[in-house]
Amino acid sequence: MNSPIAAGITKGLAHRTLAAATAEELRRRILTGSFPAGFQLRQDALASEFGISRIPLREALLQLEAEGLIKIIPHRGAVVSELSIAEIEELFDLRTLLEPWLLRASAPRLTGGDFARLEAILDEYSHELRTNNVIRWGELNTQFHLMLYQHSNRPRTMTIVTALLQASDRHTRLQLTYTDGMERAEKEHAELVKLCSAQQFDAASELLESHIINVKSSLTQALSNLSR
Amino acid sequence: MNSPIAAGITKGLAHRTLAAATAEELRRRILTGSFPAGFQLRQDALASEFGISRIPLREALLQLEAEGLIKIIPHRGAVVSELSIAEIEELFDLRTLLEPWLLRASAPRLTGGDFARLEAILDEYSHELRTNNVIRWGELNTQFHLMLYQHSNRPRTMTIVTALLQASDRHTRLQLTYTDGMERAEKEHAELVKLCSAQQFDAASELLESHIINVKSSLTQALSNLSR
DNA sequence: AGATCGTAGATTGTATACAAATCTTATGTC
DNA sequence: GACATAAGATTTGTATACAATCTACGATCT
Repeated sequence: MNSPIAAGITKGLAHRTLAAATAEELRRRILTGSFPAGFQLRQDALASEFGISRIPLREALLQLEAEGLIKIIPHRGAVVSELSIAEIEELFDLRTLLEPWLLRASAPRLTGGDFARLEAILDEYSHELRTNNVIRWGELNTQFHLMLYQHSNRPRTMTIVTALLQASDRHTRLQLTYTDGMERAEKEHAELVKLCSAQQFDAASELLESHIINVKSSLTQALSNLSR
Repeated sequence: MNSPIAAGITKGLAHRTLAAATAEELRRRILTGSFPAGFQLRQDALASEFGISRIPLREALLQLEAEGLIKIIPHRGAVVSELSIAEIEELFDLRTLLEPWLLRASAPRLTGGDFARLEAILDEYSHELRTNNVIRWGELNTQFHLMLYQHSNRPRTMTIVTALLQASDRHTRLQLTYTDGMERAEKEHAELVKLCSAQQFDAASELLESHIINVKSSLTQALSNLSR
């Protein structure tokens, strides 16, 4: 079988090890919801689907566990993380603490090229908003936030926030389907870029803080509606 | 060879997989400085020392990389992380942001038994201060901080902070050897417990914040002295 | 001499094979 | 019928073996 993973490696462009390529593919499937929360990841099934052995697959699983996307229980396998409402709230609380701090450090160093790329993301975002492509929206949201922080010079925090964004993405998507959060986020994102380019960094990081809080509160509202 | 790892497993008490036990032992060696920063971790050498194959060893390495204790470069192996001064400062900045938040959530739920255990740690701490057992001091410091936060109900943040404490431990040790930071920390720790048991939670988390800032500043001072 | 290339040895990455643990299902007992 | 138990099947964990990559060092060329 000529799997996408093996093919990607064979072409030799992007990936350096099978384990890394496999982690990437598994991550994609989890983030897009192709592997939903609670899904059991069987080593043998996945390895043979990808045309690889279980060794690199296991290493990919370990990587995903470190990112918090799956949970591995010894001798019992890996499942896609299911987060309680409290855990989802924790994700957003952490983001509220960390992201404004990153923005404050990074925003003064954003270049003209950065702003162009940010605007491009916002444009595509608006377009996907009309086509209701929620999955693509999540990717763009993560990219947008990370791009804002790219010059923060805080690698460890960036790693943490990247994981937080990925973990919250699946759940944010849910919120957006049921509320007006998407339009609101669109406005806030645009305003955020404007403030940064106007060098109003304190105002920008305050807006960012309330932006994350807003997303959180409309998400928790949507969640409690669902459980009712 | 009858390695401690294999023996530990054979006794069957603590560990569920060889990979987990190996990670624990490697972590211990890094934290105690037995494997110093920059040390190359050769898979074959370590595996045969532990009497295991390279498979569980590799999985242990992945775990340590996720914790930030080592860095793995594909096809080139793993080395114990060397942190720049900026990266060390980042560790403390993150702790300054996260730990007071955890304390604020956890402190109101500390029980009498918790306070007894905290006091016990402080006592042993004072004892080790006299014997100059810096390694044990680091363990106690990490335990002390984590015990304060144990009821925060924020598992993800706890994971992050645990990693931060472990990563900063090695470097804190350095500071303590050259400054009066150890006595100062002792006083601040005692005061912290007192404030918590007196239910002065806001004051406690403010003290914690300045405590971490204090450790950071005397550490950066020690580091700049060394480089001169 | 310095640079480039190539080869041998060392080291990491992955496949295959086997061992240990868990889950399933059938059976028996009360 | 409910529960306990044990054998078989499934799944994960680890050892061994082989493949791919990197490193070091020396030969060759300009």
